[in-house]
Amino acid sequence: MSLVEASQGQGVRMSDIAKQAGVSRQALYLHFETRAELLVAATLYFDELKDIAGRLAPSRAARSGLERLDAYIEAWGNYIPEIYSVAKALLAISERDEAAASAWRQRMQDMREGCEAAILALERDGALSPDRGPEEATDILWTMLSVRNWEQLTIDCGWSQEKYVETIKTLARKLFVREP
Amino acid sequence: MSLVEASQGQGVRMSDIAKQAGVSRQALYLHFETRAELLVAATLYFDELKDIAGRLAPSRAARSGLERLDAYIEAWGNYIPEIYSVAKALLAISERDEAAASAWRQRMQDMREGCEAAILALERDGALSPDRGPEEATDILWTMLSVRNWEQLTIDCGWSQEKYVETIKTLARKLFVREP
DNA sequence: TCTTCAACTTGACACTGTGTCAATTGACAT
DNA sequence: ATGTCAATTGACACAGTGTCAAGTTGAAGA
Repeated sequence: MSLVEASQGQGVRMSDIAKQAGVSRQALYLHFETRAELLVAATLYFDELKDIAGRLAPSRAARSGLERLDAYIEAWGNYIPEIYSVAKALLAISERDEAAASAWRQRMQDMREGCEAAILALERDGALSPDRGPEEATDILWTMLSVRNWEQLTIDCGWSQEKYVETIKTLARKLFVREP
Repeated sequence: MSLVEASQGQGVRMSDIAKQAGVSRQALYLHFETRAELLVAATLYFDELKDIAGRLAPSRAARSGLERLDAYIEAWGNYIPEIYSVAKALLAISERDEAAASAWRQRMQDMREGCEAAILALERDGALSPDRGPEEATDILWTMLSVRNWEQLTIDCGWSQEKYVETIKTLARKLFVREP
């Protein structure tokens, strides 16, 4: 059975997913122990499907720290809307399910490494703002790029995806890049 | 019956709250139609108990825009941990309950007005950074001050409450206050 | 063609948590 | 005493997750 689940929406019950996949609800349990595990598998599957690794390549290939920062924000920022519905379901279930919570934490930790790499690249260039150390800067960049912030800015504030990405880039540059 | 609920923790079931309050589970339904309504009432009660209005007074009384920005961040930033557990429960239930979601939205809208007032005060002083208009600046400040961001920085990143408040103040100054 | 095996199906059920209902108790005011 | 109001107990409906047993289907191999 292929992992077909354009879950969409909020009422993602097991029976919804089953219907979506053209399969009985019980059949899902033949493949996934719990709902949480299914959701986790779905995000991993999405990563592969949407080629997150490939998208982050330009960031890793960047020559300057500034370029790397921009490329990372662009890649991750544009990735968020694609995983949003699954991410949201996973986030919601994380409130109660420790397995889901830890899967999400792991994912966010991976993302954080990208933030850290960008900040360290800036530092190597001598371009990191002297206001704060690399760890603190990483914490802030990581927080700025959270799915929740994307949600608030695009959905609650009505920003377009382009505006979101461009603004975060500008903010990050202002906060982390040393003044000329 | 007084609204005694130091809810704490995540598994906030009706029976937990009832036990906490020394009352039968069913009795809660004599006072609140639904769990969502109870949670909403709890946040309103907390606002009163913790005197949110009084805490925001220094911000409103500030003479300069900069002072107002700082005072607002300090007041709200230090308020978050006090409402956090109830806020989190309300946020969690908002995923499914529209009434709770709209109560939370309303609350955040109120908070946003404080952000807006601070930004407009800066603008009146001619101290608002020319990088962006007041509305966009408000969106950003509002997002920076979200409960989710507080959660991520203090809980996930391990920042102390003081570090959180001071850092947000610094970031806000850097982003919104015109360079000298 | 017949057998076997795995994936899937149906239908039933246990469990948890929310919300409802009816009948009862106990205190307090008139 | 009586009415009233808050709270209590116990039962139940409902939704959603997860489990289980028994039966169906279809493809691959002998």
